[in-house]
Amino acid sequence: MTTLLGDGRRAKDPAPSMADVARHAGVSLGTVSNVLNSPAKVAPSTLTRVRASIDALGFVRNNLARSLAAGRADTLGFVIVDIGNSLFVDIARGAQEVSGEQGMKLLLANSDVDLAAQNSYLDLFDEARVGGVLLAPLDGPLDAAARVRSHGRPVVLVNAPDPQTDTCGVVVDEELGGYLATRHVLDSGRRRLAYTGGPLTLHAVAQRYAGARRAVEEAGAGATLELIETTKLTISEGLALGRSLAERDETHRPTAVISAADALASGCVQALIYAGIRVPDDIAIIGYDNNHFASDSVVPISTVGQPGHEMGRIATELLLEEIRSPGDHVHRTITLEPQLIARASTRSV
Amino acid sequence: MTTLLGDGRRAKDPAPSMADVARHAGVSLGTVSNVLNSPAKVAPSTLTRVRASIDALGFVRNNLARSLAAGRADTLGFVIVDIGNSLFVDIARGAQEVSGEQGMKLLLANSDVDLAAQNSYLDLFDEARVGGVLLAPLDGPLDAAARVRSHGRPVVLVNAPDPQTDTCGVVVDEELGGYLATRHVLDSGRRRLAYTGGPLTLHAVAQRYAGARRAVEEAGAGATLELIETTKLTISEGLALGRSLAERDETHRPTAVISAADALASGCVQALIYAGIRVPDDIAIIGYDNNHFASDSVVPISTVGQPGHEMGRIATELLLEEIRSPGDHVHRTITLEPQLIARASTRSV
DNA sequence: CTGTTAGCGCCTTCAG
DNA sequence: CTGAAGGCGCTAACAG
Repeated sequence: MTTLLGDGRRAKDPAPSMADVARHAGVSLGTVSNVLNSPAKVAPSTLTRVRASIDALGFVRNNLARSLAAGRADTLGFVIVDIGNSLFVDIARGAQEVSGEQGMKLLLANSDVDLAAQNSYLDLFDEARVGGVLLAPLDGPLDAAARVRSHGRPVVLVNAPDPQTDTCGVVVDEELGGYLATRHVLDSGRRRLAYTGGPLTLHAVAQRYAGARRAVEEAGAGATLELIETTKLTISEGLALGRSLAERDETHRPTAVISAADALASGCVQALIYAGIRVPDDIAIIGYDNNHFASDSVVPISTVGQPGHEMGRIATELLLEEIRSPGDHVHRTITLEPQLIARASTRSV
Repeated sequence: MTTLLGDGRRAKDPAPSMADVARHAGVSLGTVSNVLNSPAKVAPSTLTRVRASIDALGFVRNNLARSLAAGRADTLGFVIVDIGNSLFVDIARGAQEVSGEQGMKLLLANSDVDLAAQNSYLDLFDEARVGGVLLAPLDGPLDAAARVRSHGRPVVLVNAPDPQTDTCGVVVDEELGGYLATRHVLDSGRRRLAYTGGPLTLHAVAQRYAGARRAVEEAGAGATLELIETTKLTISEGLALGRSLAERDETHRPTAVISAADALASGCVQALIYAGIRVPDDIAIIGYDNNHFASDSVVPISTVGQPGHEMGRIATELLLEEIRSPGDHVHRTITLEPQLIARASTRSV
């Protein structure tokens, strides 16, 4: 902001400081600090007077100096592996809620499934002296997170592949999710099942598959489970899958497909319908993730949803707890249960 | 991090400061500052010695103190209206790139289409003394942004409904996009067109419609344009639209649909195919946004794409320019052109 | 090349 | 309830 000075020259206004406010209001610096931080300690009359000067000058508290002097921060950082994925957006929303309720601000950083970026943002938050950081990591080494923690800055892992013992975390039971999906399809009367997803090196994909196997084994008698591994979990892969399924002889075609992701399921449904195969009559399909893909399909797709919102809330609560009482805090990993969401694509036959 | 002290008590390590590093390395504080900020000014031998102490102590520079003392920030803030929308994710990526190239860090905040949140994050960045802020605003008042600017902090608007004169901005020509889409469909041989999208109070929806009208008027002779307003731009609305189109008598059914969004178009395509209507043979469809919805459909959907990545890059460049030379900076709004992406859904008949 | 020093803007005792 | 003073960790001259 530039101001016209008396003599006509223009000058860049330096941001007004608390000292300026104090001068303007005719009080001392300490008093201004008090109206900002402990208004209760200040006489009502001075309070209003100081506040008037504050917005007369357009004063904005300098958070850098504030945190530096106070030795604490009111900011949390959240490094997100994939901001394009609705699960993480839900988690971020939950985290944002709790942060707000507890008087903290939440800053986001998108690592974009890139390890270097993830580490760089972890360091950024470390240097920015945030109160703590939430990390939805990619499948990879967690040493940068360990470094941040070693600097005395709490880190909570959200949706990390393997639970750690030296830090808090929130995960959902992937194996259970696979089990629930498969069990649901079995209950609907199908027996010739296929599990699809990939690569199997992805923790979640493997876990969900394990759950599917457990359900099929439990069902015994005549229930079979074929594995169709894909290279990715995208709609395109789903389309390809659907086409190849459509080409199969009907007797060799599964009567139900358990997909490791909604995107995959959605593509599959589209290709199947395009080829004239009826869903769920000829093939039932269930997805995973409870994305819009599933709900917004021509044939609404059954799915398994993670409680993203709750994950974000709990993770943030854990983080705040650790920040506030680092002494008697005991690390723990909370495991949440995924939820089955039954829709038309798995209707009983 | 807790350490076992000599006498057995545990103490919370205070983060080591530059003074600690200086002591450890046997140099002065200023020298440590130099190895951090201008290594060229330091003798190689001291350089390595100081660096050794730095990671011996696990020192992390305190950015709060750094920015406070330096009077400048190396951080930019980006308030995003909808982090679930891939256009904004693309913009964020572009912004992140330029920031990184220019030695700045980019922090994200998701306003989630909520004005209060948007303002709150704007204030947060203001208080955090970021160097400048990028704002992808929602359709609404921009006074909080003006406040930030009045504090001397540059703000660049990205994809804002109406261009401002007192601040920089990057927008794409929505009218042109609507024109290009419609012109393309006209060129493919269709004459009975329908434009769909809504609500029309949304700036982009209205602009694209204006472009569509222009193209149809230009085409003259026999080309007609029907308006089908929807309440939202979702897949669900698209499904409903597709169903209602399918129910129409064939002679009253448009032969081409120009949709204001890919999500809408995707739903429409799905419902149409489900009802046995062929795309593009019976009805051609073109979307808008170049989302995955369009590319990953059974029938790949033609669309109009915004250069999100470039928008983010340019916006950040404008912001950095204003930050670095506030004196001779002149505000301007850059208008980018959307691009037609032709796919199967509008193949010529 | 290295050491010294004065702030950056604010918070937080501690007297008055 | 108000005012004064010291310091948070670092940068940026300026001496040496």
